[in-house]
Amino acid sequence: MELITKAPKGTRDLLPGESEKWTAVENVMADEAELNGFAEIRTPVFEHTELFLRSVGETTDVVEKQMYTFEDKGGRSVTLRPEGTAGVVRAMLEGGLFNGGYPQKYYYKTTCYRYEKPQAGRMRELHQFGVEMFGAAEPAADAQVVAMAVSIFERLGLWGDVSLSLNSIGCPACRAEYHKALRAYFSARRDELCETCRERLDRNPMRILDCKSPVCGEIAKGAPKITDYLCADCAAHFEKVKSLLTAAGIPFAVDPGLVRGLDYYTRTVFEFPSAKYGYALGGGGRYDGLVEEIGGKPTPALGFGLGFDRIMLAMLEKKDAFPEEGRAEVYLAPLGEAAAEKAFLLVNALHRAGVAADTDLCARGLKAQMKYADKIGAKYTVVLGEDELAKGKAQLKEMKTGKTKPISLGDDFIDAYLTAVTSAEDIGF
RNA sequence: GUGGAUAUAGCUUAGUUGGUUAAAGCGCCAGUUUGUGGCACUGGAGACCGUCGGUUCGAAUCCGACUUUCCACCCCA
Repeated sequence: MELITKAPKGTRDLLPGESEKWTAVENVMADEAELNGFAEIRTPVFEHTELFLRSVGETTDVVEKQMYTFEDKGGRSVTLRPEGTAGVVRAMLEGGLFNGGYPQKYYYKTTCYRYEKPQAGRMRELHQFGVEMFGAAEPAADAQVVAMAVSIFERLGLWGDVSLSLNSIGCPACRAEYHKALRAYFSARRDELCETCRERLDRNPMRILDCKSPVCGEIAKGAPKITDYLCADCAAHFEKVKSLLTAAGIPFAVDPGLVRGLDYYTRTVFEFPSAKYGYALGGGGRYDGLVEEIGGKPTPALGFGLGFDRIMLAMLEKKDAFPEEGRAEVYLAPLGEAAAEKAFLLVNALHRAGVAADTDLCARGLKAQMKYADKIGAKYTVVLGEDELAKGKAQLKEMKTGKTKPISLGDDFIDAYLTAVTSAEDIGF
């Protein structure tokens, strides 16, 4: 088989067999979000480029080299969203949703686009589940958002494969002080640092803290810690977040080196790293300055994003994570044209009654039909041949046990069927 | 963006120093049972060996480019 083209690099199809599993996981996330009072929001896949420049930050890697930016036919510069938060903030402001009272809570499942070099768990089209909360400045909001993410991991059976890392990167005021101290410390030993870290020194000195080079790591051990530079308000906020999480029985590790790649974060930041996979399955934090940056009134806000592709990689490894479900409850196996027509009508009636039913569409023999019924996981089968049509009666067979029970094919078929399957023991199954 | 691997039926793979019709298991279709699935047996369909080009009498096999996937960085979800 020769195709004219393939799925573009870093993208993939979700085929039947896998798509149901994605939906199942999405439903857990959406359910947990709704449990916490979050409502679904959907925003465009592309936005004005300016939005991401202002929100994500012009010096970040995401903006500098990973955005799918192009000019549309009207000469506007637009960009496929590289992350979910900016569009939601824009929509919240544009729609005047803040007039609905605070806090505003939204969740979404979307695709994001980044021009990356693909690897396992790293796609150019990446699927993300995210939540955003606006108008809540209290530490309890941080704790609730973190707890919600933890709860999702628990419900998916992944808590244990991932853990919670927590940090506070302070407000712009205390972070400026910290950067100054950090630069002073690393500049003194600049020549010992690796090449990338020397660049980091200018761009974002906090990144040196989690450099994997042994030399830099050793130097970083003695570096000043952000938590020592937090202003009184930020420090108190962080303490309260930690104590709430502890009270809720959620284990976490404070990681002073935890830095996020997007510029808009303030105060609480967190990630869900996985030692097993070597990357984080999700992360988020507070971004109290972003709403104002985009043109709204100063509004405290926070959220997180979960990497769907990565979560699914982990889920697909787990046995029994997705129970097998049949694609049909009952299969009608007609023999011959007259029977096929009858089967079509009965299946149609079953569908109208809300029963997942299927029948032959390939003019196959009985044996092949029974195999098919087995393959699609049908719980019951009914063979429709000349005898059955003539008598107006057939045998309803329970596949698991092989037992059968007579069933009428007349106008009362639906009633007879429903009675038979809802009281299986009464009819002798 | 840097460095390194990879590519053979739908899937997982074999293919020895280049040599006729590229092999197996699973899956798919059919038969063994004129009308009852799972098991077993038999048969069948299915691959221009990632693409293009080069070396050669001859290339799945050697060389080059491109593409894909994967790994380590960078970065991130």
